[in-house]
Amino acid sequence: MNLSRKTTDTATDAMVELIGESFRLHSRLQTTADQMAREVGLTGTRWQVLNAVAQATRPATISDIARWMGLARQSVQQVANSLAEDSLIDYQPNPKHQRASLVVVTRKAAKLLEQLDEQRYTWANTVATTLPADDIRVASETLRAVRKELSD
Amino acid sequence: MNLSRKTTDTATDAMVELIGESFRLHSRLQTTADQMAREVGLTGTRWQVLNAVAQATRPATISDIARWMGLARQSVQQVANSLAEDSLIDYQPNPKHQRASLVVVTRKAAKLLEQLDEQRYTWANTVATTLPADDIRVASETLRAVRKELSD
DNA sequence: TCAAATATGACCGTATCCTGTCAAATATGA
DNA sequence: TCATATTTGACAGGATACGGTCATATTTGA
Repeated sequence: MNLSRKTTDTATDAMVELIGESFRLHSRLQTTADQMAREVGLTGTRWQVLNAVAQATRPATISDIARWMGLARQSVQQVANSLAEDSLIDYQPNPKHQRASLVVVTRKAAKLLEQLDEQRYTWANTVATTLPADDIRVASETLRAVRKELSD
Repeated sequence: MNLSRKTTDTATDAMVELIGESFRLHSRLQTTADQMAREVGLTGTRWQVLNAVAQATRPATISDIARWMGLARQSVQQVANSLAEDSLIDYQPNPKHQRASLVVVTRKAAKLLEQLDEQRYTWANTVATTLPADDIRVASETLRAVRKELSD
């Protein structure tokens, strides 16, 4: 059942359509990520947070991670505290701030991320082969540009 | 561990990047939608469900709406029941199914949607002017294509 | 035709996410 | 320097969103 009959005559219409598509895709992605993460005893969100911590170019605080992920500070805080209880991340003293500790992934978490990273690439590769590489890049850049407009 | 993986297939790398960008954008969009919706006494999610019901080309069931939104059936069901309690949607008998009622928005909800639609269009127009219309369309189509890959 | 598979709504529990609030730590600027 | 503003972590409450399970309705296919 196709519930939509929208046409995108203008850039504005196209943007409204893009927003809707972004919401719909996100739901599917979250479900897919949850399924992958479950295989190693994680959830999609915990994987995302761990990944963000691991990918940080320098030791980051919870607030840094939250800003990068686009989530509220307290959302990440709660997940991070839970991850710390499971020894998946460690809090290290921050010479610049007494309360805002620096976060790093443990070796235990690093192993899980390695497995998940492999699965993620395999999955991404499968999807990528069905689409023009340039379109994927344009989409990525466009989403980034829209996000920047909201980051104030 | 395959260290060269990240440079073997650029389309795959772009796809991984797109996934990450999709997650980050979604968080921002949800927050923005929440703020808009709050002005008329709604939440972002309730707005989305109402909008989906209102935009349906023909009377739809909860399951139809859920599939269209990309959400789990039960997620939409819960929100819809809540909306019904607030007289924002009505359940109508479905001649084709005794349990799967058809959903329609009430006039009360239609008025709220009118206001929100205006704000959404204004917002989308502002963002759209900073980007090439073709890029927006490519992005939208690409997200849709990725979503289709996950809908099986 | 009719048994099996699928679809649906209700109910329950878990995991997110967000906002709001408070106290402590840090940054800012007059 | 010092009052003010901002940042941060802890805590609490509300709104989603999901999976599991059960009973009922519908569809499918042998």
